Amino acid sequence: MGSILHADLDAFYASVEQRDDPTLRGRPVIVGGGVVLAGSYEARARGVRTAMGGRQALRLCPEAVVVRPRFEAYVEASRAVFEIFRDTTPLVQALSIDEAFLDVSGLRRLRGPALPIARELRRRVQAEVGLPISVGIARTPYLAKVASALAKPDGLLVVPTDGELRFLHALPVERLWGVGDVTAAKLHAARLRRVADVARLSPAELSAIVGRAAGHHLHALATGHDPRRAETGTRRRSIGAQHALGGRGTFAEADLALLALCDKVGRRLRRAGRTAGTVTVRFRFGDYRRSTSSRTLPRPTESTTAVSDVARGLLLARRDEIERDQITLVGVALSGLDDEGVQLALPLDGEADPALDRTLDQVAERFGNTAVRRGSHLDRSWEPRSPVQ
DNA sequence: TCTGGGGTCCTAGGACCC
DNA sequence: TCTGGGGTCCTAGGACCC
Repeated sequence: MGSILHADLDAFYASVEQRDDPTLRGRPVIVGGGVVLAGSYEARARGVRTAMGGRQALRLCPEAVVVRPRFEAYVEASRAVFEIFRDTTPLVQALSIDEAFLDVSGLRRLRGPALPIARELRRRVQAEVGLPISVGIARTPYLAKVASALAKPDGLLVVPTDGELRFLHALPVERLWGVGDVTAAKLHAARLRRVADVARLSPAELSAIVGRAAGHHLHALATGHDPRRAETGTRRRSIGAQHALGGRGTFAEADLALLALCDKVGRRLRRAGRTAGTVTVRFRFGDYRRSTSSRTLPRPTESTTAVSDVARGLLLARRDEIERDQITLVGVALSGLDDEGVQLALPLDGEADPALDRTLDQVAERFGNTAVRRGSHLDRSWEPRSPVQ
C-alpha cells in the first residue's frame, strides 16, 4: 500500500452549516446567493453544482435552504482540522482550505501502516470537529486525490500499489488532473474517452492534440507517474481582487471599484511584506468576453498609489470599449512579487523555542528580506518535506 | 446555465540584446 | 552590407483548480 493520504472535507461549507444548525441536517442546503459556493449532498442529488447560478439551482431544487456564507466559521473549522492533520504527520501539504496531502511514509515504525492511520484521522475529524471527511490512500499524491474523490461522501479508498494501472485506466479522461471542458472536448474528438486510451499514445502524439506541456503532463499521469512539480515554489505568486458590477456597470462605477480594489490588494501586499512588479487589470464585458491589460512597473512597489495610478491608466486606455460593451466585472492583480532573499519554512507547531528564534533572527539580519513561516495552511503555503538545515 | 472570488500555469508574438 | 541563432522580458490570452 502507498503512504500518501489525500484528505478532503465533504461539501465543506455546507457541512459546517449543517453541523451548526441541526434543523439543516438531512435537508438540501445551498451556501451562497447569486452563485452556489457549495451544496450539501442532498442538494447535489438534485443536480445542484458549485459555481451554478443561484436561480438555476433553486429551479432544480426549490425546497433548498439558501444560507449566506460564514467565512469565519469555515476558517475556524479548517484550522481545527489542519491541527489534526499536523498531529498525524508533520508532512502536511495544504491544497486549499478543505484539502491536503499527508505523507505518512515515515510513520510506519511509529504508528503502523497507512490504512489504520487514515481510519483514525477520519474518526478524529468527525469526533473533534464534527465534519465528514473522505480519504484516499495511494503511492502518489495524484492517485490519492483521485481515490478520495471516488470515496466521497464520507468514505475511504485505497489504491493498491500493484493495482494502480487497473484503477487508473478504467477512469474517464475527465478524471485526469488538468483536464477541464476544453481539453476533454479535444480528447473526445480524438476518440479518447478512458485514461487507458490516453496511456496508449506517446507524449508526442498527445502533444499534437492538446499542446506540448499538457501532452507530457497527461502522458505522465495516465501511465502512473506523478508529474507534480517539486514542492519548492512555496510563496504566493500573485495577489488579486475583483468585483462584479451587476447588470450594467458604467465607466465611473468601474473606476470607483478599481480604486477600492487597489486599496485592498495594496494592504494585502504590505501585510505580506512584499513588493509587486506588474499590475494587471481584469475586465469582463456584457457579452462575457474577458480581457486583461497589464503593465510592468519601472521598479517594484508596495505603494497603493503607485498601483492605482497604473491601474487607472490601464482602465482609461480602454474607456471607449468599456462604455460601448458594458463592463460587468473589474479586477486587479499584482504579480512579479519579489521573492529575493531567504525563505525559511519550518514545520513548527506553536511551541516557542527561544534558541531557534534567535537563530532565525540572526539569519534574517544577515540576509535581509527573510520570510519565516510556521506552516500556516491559510496562506496556501507548502509544508516542506524536511526542515531547512 | 447566463457566471463569484481567489489563485496557478502555459502559449505565443514582439522587442531587445548579444 | 547582409545575415544567423539564441536568450530574456513584456504583454495578452486562455485553460484549469478550489
